[in-house]
Amino acid sequence: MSDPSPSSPDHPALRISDAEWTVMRVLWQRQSATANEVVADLEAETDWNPRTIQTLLRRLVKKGALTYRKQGREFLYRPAIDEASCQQVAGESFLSRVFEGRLAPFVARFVESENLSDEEIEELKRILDKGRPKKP
Amino acid sequence: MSDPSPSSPDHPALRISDAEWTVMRVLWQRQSATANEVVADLEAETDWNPRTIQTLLRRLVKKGALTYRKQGREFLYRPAIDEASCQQVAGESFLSRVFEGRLAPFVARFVESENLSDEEIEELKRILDKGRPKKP
DNA sequence: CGCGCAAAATTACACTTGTAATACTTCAAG
DNA sequence: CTTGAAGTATTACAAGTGTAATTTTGCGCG
Repeated sequence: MSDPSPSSPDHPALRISDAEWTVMRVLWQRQSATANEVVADLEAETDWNPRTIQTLLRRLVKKGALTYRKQGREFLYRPAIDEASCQQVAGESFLSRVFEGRLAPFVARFVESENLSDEEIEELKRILDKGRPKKP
Repeated sequence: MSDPSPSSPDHPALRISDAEWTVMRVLWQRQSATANEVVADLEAETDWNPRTIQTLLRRLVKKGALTYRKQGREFLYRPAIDEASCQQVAGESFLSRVFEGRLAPFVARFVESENLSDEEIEELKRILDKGRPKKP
């Protein structure tokens, strides 16, 4: 019992770039989408040429982050990897790059800079308590 | 009074790469260092060739992240940018890429994955309280 | 049933990054 | 002075990224 995920075929650390994250977020939100649907969603958020988005979709397929199947004349794309674990990996990587791997200094930096509303602080405290539901 | 830093000459969003962060962390820790000192510090942590580190130092100078002055036959490097603000910028960029800009879901992800010790949770709660010392 | 258009595949291209090797310069010792 | 070691500067080079343009293909319409 050492291998954590027995049947994971091929994501050897799967590096997702900035622009690719933007695309993946759409796919995770919609579960599945055609290229045109992705383009439509991103029109609000970016000023990318549809060609650019196509390129990103194909790169993500090649990396194994997306799968697709034909649907009529176009493709229906679908995430092949789990959002939560990608977030986890990206988070650890970020923290180790910038904060020597520790979460607390990162949060401290945000509290200091007053970028957190009272509401968010409350939310965070609730989150922390939920993680460890002992000691009344 | 709209321009935030009146006399900042030239860091238009200053992008620091992964490897470069590793070097910057040494410089921030030591305040100033020669190339050889950086190499020495990183010998433990990485297996980079000294040439690689030299390259990174020069790139960082070019980007405006470091300054240097001659000291005898070698250079003494020194950070030209503030660690806290770099962390802030990198943090916001990370959150917006991966968590739609919100801190709470990020922390939640870590709490869920049980990557936080009880001790760290306590630390975080203390940090949160310090940020907002009102309402008893 | 052939064709045009929409979608996909191929190709482009410059910049960044990781990772150095090679060439040049200069201080300092003999 | 001359020369060599230790630094610095220049050059290298492939992979990854942002950002598309061009070319090919295949479905649906007339």
